[in-house]
Amino acid sequence: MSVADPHIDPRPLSAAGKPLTSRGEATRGRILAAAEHVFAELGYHEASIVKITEHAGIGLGTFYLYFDGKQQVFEELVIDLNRRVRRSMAEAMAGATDRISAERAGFEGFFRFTAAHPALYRVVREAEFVSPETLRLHYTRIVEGYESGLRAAQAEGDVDPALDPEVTAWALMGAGELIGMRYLLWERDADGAPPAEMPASVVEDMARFIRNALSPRARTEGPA
Amino acid sequence: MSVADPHIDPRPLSAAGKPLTSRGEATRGRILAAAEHVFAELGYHEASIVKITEHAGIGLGTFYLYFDGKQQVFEELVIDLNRRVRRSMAEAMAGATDRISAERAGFEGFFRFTAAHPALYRVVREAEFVSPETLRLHYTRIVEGYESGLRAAQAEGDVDPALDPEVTAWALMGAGELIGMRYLLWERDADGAPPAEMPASVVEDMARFIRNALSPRARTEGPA
DNA sequence: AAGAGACCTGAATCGGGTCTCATGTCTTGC
DNA sequence: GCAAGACATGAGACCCGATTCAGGTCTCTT
Repeated sequence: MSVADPHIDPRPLSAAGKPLTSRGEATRGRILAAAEHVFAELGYHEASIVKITEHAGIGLGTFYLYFDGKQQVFEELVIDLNRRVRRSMAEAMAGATDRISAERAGFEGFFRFTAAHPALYRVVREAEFVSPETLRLHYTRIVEGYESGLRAAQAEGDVDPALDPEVTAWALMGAGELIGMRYLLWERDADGAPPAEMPASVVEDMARFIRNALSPRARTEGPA
Repeated sequence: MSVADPHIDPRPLSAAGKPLTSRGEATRGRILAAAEHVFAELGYHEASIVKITEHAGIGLGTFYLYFDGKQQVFEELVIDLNRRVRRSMAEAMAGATDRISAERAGFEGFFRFTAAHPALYRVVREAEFVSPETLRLHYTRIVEGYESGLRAAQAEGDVDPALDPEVTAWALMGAGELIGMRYLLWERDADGAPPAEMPASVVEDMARFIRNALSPRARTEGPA
């Protein structure tokens, strides 16, 4: 066995695939951007490493210097998208005065992201079948923020104290997802282009629905 | 070119693949049942025709006498599951007296189906990525029933007339889906077994949420 | 200017999938 | 009891994708 081959290390980057130089950093970024594009266009299973590397303008083998395989890039992508969705929601909520309108603003932030990147949000949902743990992480992170907002709102009397914050948070998130799917991902104009934003009437209807669901019930019949 | 080969027709069943005899009928059923099993266990892309035919105990070629390919069986399966989910919901709603409790019962029917066949409901959701049109059909059919129920309830004054029935129906369905996912598909006991049914407390919380969302608002301030 | 890493490459290997088709077997009508 | 369809079969043609690897190239540092 040879003691000191000139080509010992097929993967000179750090073992985890992290680049050590800015040149490597750039290549890694190109792969990730190409993966985003290809997964969004084709879905996980139609996408292939070849297509990703071609789109990135690099050699096939280069991919494996930075990632273990298709699944790993996909997961990294979903985690990144999760960050971006939550940022969009947080930004939208920033200006809200009371709690109920903060919830409403959160939905608008979510819808804004989905409208801006319809295909990307589909990538996130596909994680249910590609990497369930990652999807769990995605939803759980969003719900956490939601839930603590609801608790705080209950403490201030803005939200019905009888509602369980966790169940309510999941229910609201599900409502937002299907509304986004129905009115943003499915709706196409004559040219097949997706709408630029959620129709105002739908936003209003959703706001009404949320307000109904969350507001403390006006006492409908007196104690006697 | 020969005029009358003894083996002209490689597909003697009717062109659409419908069997003409009860023997063929039975085989077709075996394939469908096997497909249900395999798709539920492995998901669409891990599933293969070979695995399906093996599970059905038939030859590989036989599959193609009845179906055009993997996608077609999958779609047929989703449509069948849609029927079964709606039947479960309809049965649960049958006994309800007023409209609001009918909505609640519908959810219970949905949860019952999901709890009884967790993997199957995942198959339905995977249709989003395998056959979007079929998923659309699935959701649309469920929403239609929902929506007309809401309209009727509004006419009777049981549901807030300011709510848009369509948007509300989609929102409610989305809420049900995520609650089902969170508390039925994700929850596992120590042995990794899924819960046999939705926890009563979650059902109660959901019922409260729905009642809040739908009930006509008690007038909070008078008209003047 | 030369050596040492870091980085890049794509032909080749390997595995697994779909679908066809030439050749059966079963069942029914007569 | 024997055609004539209906039905069944699985080897093989064909395709495509993931991953490896032996051999480059690029860019610093001294």
